[in-house]
Amino acid sequence: MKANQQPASKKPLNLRALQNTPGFMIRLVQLKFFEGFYEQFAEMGISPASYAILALVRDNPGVAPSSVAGLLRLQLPNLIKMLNELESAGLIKRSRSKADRRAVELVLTPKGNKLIQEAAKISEPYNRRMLAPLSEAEQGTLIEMLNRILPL
Amino acid sequence: MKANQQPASKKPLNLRALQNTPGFMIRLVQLKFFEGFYEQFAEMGISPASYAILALVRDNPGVAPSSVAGLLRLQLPNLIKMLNELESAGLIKRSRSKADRRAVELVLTPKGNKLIQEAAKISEPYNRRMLAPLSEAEQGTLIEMLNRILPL
DNA sequence: TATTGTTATACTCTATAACTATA
DNA sequence: TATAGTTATAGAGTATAACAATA
Repeated sequence: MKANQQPASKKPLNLRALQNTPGFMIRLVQLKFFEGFYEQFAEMGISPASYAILALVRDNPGVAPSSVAGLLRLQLPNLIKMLNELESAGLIKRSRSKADRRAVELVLTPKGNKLIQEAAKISEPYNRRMLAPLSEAEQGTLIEMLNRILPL
Repeated sequence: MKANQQPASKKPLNLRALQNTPGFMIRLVQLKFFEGFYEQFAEMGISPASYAILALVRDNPGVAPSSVAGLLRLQLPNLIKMLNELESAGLIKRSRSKADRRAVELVLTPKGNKLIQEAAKISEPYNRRMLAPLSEAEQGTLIEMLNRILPL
């Protein structure tokens, strides 16, 4: 250790190119959201994916696994594993459709309903924290832009 | 098959909650960017991660692996594997620092320089395609917001 | 003793193939 | 034959532990 004292970081790197690369920034922001999620929801034993599944089933009782997989961009076999866990945990229930006995209908159990309700409460401070550097109006603009980039 | 004819999709699902969940939308947009990246850069044999590494080394010749890992949010051992591949492919060169012989300095080879230059050209139509639903001004706003959410 | 880079390894996430049952 | 769901399995990506060389 001689001179060259800088607090902790080494050098002022040139990051302009990457900062102006949308895909790169989106990826880093996404990692930040995931990291923040696990911090905020640590005690609930819930992941971003399971949160999305529960919210989707809550708003669409009877929805089919294939629909959930399609919307969440998960391969069906991978979703099935998560559904098995959610069902084992007593959060969702599977039943066979009477119209088409191949089809499965997903619904929340009371326990699942309670969990997603608590999670929704926690999600408010979580989103506030993640988006703190943006004004309310800007947060709305961001959401709107994201929905335009990826129409659902 | 009786009645109930709807083109291909099954039902009009209620997606409002998820559409208004920033982390969820950011994740889906990020997946779209990755998917689009592999389409557009298919022939170059380059991944989003290796693109970022090459661009970072190009703009910061002599940068240390630990700095690259920190910025790209990769664990150092995982970055090392990628560096091994990039070096084997003749795209980057490692050399030991003379000041601190533990430290490694990364630079692009001429071949690496040529590759990132070609990739940068392809990245223009790629970004244009990904962000097509946004106006030029909106694209700038988005980038600026992302940088505020995740200051680098 | 602390730091940088590296290797080995385990774990999670994602993708593909094949099977069951119903249509 | 085609479709919805499921199982099994392989691969990619990510995280942790331990080591070598140097400070």
